[in-house]
This record gives sequence, C-alpha cells and structure tokens, in this order.
Amino acid sequence: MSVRFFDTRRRALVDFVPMTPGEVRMYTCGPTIYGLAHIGNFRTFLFEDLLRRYLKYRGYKVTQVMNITDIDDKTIRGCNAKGIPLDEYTAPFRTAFFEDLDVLRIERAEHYPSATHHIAEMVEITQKLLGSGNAYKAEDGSIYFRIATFPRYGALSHMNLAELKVGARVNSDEYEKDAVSDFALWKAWDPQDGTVFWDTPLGRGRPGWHIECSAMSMKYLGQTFDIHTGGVDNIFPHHENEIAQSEASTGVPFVNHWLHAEHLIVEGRRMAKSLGNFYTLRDLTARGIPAVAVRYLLLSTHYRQQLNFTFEGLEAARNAIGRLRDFRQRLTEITGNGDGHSEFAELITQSRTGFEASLDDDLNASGGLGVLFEFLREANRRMDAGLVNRNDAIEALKFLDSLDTVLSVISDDKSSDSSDAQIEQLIRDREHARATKQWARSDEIRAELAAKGVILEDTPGGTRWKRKL
RNA sequence: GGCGGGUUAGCCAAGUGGUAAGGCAGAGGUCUGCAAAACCUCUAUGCUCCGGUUCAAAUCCGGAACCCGCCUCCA
Repeated sequence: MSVRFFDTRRRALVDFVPMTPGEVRMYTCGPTIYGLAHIGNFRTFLFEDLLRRYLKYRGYKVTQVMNITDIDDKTIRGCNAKGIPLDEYTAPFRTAFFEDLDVLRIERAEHYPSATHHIAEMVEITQKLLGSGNAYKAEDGSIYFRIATFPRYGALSHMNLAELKVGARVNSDEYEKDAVSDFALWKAWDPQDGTVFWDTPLGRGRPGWHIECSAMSMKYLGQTFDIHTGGVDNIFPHHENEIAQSEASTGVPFVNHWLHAEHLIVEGRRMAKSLGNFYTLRDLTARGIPAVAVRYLLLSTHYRQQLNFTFEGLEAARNAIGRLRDFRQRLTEITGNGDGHSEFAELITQSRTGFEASLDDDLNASGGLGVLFEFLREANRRMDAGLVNRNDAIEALKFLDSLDTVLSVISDDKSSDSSDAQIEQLIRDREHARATKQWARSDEIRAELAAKGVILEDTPGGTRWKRKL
C-alpha cells in the first residue's frame, strides 16, 4: 500500500507519487522572525516534521526547504522602532527558532533560505512577470500581479473572487492597484520603511511577501516539486498567490501535492498573537513542562483536525511518554537465552503493519499511537508471564526504535551528570538498609531522592532509578 | 454573504456500512516490607438532535442546532 495524503487542491485523498521515484522534494512555509514562534506555529512545524520523518521511514530521500521570512511589515516595523538594522533585529529570533526546533526534536531541513538573501531571485521573477504582462507597475513604483491574467486563480482555495466579501482588511492605501485582489510583488520604498530597502532594477524598495516562497522554492527544488505545506491560513491568499506567480512565470505546474495543517485552538479560539491567547514553547518549559510532552500532544491529534490545547492534555502526554519509556527500559532488562519465540515475532510484524497502515493513511498518528500502545500492553503481558526472552526483547527494542525515528518521543535526551554517582551510592545504602529490614531508613533515602526528582523502583533484579519526566 | 472543518465516555482522541481503537484520569484487584512499575476487571446499550436508506449507520442521504477557521501579507 502506498502513502496517501489529502490534497487541498483536489480535495481528496490521493496516492503520493513523487516526480522522481524514491525522492521527495518538499517546501514548508517557515516562520516570520519578528518574535518567538508560539506553539500554534509549532503545531504546523511538527506536522511537517512528522511528514518528513515518515517519508524517510518509508525509504524516501527527502529534500526539504523551509523559508525564514526576515523581511515583511512586522520585521520592518520592529527594527525601525528599535532603530537598529533589520538583520540585527531578526537575529535573536532566528537563533531562538532553531533552539526551539532542537528542543522539540524537529529534524533539520536541508535548506533554510532567508528572504533577504534571495532578493535577486525575486527580482528576476518579477521582471519576467512584467515582461509577460502578468504584472504591472503602479504610480508609486510598486509592482502588482494582475490576477485577471491568471484564469486558474482560486483553484487551490476553491474561492470565487467575484463572490468574496470585500473585507475591512483591504487597505485604503492600496488605491494604486487596478483590482483589489491584485497583490504586491514588489513594494516601492516608503519613508516608513526607514533604512530597509534594496536598490534593484525594479527600483528602490523591497519584495512583497508571497514572492519569496516562489523564488526560494523553485531555486532549491525546481520549477515543479512534490509537496508544499503550511497552515490552513496560508491557503488563501498566500499559496494561491504563489501558484499564480510561479506558474505564470514558468508555464509549468508549481506543486503536485498541497498539504495544510489545521490550527491549534485554545479556549475555543484559534491561538494567535493577534488574539493574545498564545503560549511560546518557553512559556511552557518555564512551567516545568517537558518539551517532549508538547511534541507528543501536538502530534497525537490528526494534523487536519483542529487541536484543542489544554494543560490537562500536556499532563496526559507527559504520563503517556513515561509509560512508553518505562516499557522501553523494561525491555532492555530482559535476560534469558534461547531462540526468539515465533509468536513474538508475529506480534511485532502485526504491530508494524498496523502502524504503517495508519501513517500511510494521511499520517494518522493517533491511530499509529493506538497500535503502539496495544503492542506495549501485549508485550508487557507476555513479559509478566515470562514468555519473552532476550532475543525477543532485542527485536522489540529495534521495532520501538524504528517507530521512534518517526515519533521521536521515546528515546530520552539523557544526560548523565556528576550527580549520578551520588544517587547510585544512596541507592546502595538503601539496598543495604532493606537487606537488614531497616524500612524507616530505606524510606528516608527514597524520600530524599524523590525530592531531587529521582524515582526509585524496586524490582526482583534490584533497584532501578529514573529522573522524573 | 462565499468556502471549508467540527460535535464520539470525566478530559484528550482514532474510527467512511458489520455492531464503539488508544491515551490520561478514576474505582477495585494481583504483586510488593511499603511504594513504584506491570498486569487484570470496571467506567459511552451508545457516537449533538430529528427524519430517511439498509438485514446492518458514529459511518450514507435530507434537515436542524451549536462551535471553529479562511475570505488579501496570520502556522
């Protein structure tokens, strides 16, 4: 069975067919670095991470591009308010973004192009569009794409321009445009832009927002590529505009599969900076919430489903991860020789098949997790019954680790430090106390360690310990 | 007004015709010095509501209610 994705343009589940067998080229809309990304933003980036990891799990060679938007209204406003150069303003947010990616265990893409480093490519496309009559220069020097020249406009979002409500968001200062729907490819310099401008064959100014994605995706992935993703809010107008610009300039299809992630909801409303109801990753980790719990929570709801964010949900995620990790730990402690039981191999095969069937079906991670926990319970049951030998356990660990290349929630970022030796000494003291039935002393040591976030578990094979997640 | 999505147990969440996965929380039990972990049992006669199709519907069709998102630079 092949991998299927829901394609926004076709509004249907379609088999994923890459242009080059075995290889995937995908473009994922990245952050605008005018502030810290919030976990709603990361929901989309985590979906893209899942997509990337699963494609790799399925054997594809993945080339992923994620743009970094470092030039737009907000970054310009920000740097001018502070009176510092644009790149100086955006640098700390760029750094923070990559730190957050690491903390959330999001795999790095192959390319992270910045808009400010691709002005020439954007100018080139704009010139082409001017030459072909798809774009025009307004009185103030700004250049707009003429939507009337692109009949397929609206094919992605399935919106009919004539039926759109003319909203309050149409700026009054955009009177230079021939039609309200025409969008900017190039914005002429305005005093409000301050020191932010480029002198180019198009004049002095800066690029519009949409053009960066066309320029950078095509530069790194070619005129046509396999997958383009983003949040649902990008469908219209951003991705619609990308299609228009790109296809009008190349004459070939831009993207084969469009995938969009639904929004994170908090208290019944979309999480957004403009609504002020957002949490950054740092807000949560500052509360002692492990980032991996955030990862688990955001991954555990299907990406096309709105996800209601709650702290209860984070707690549930944290506990679920604890159970997965305890299970993995238990497997590593299984001893006993002999050949693997064939029934156990069957259990693994069955579980793997179930997991893959779920993920193949439009990245159904919830279903995949269900399969994983069923495997966990059955394997625990057999371990309780003494039916699992060392070979079985090794196979189970391999299986778990292969699933974790996709989920990345089981392996811990364990950092053994100098306190480990001290902890282990206390455990030895306690074992001695237990051997001589000094229960009060034993419990005292356990309490002492618990205060340090260390949890003890007495097993027939001795005492093991772990840090509280 | 246009387009789209949603409503499944205390919470979260899978499930597109065959009689409700899974996680968390809770209750009881086995094991244990105690605890933890693990396992077992229990927790939706029912999937927003009303009709309809069908031997069979959470799933298909029609209608209603409520909620969310997009409608021009917001993941």
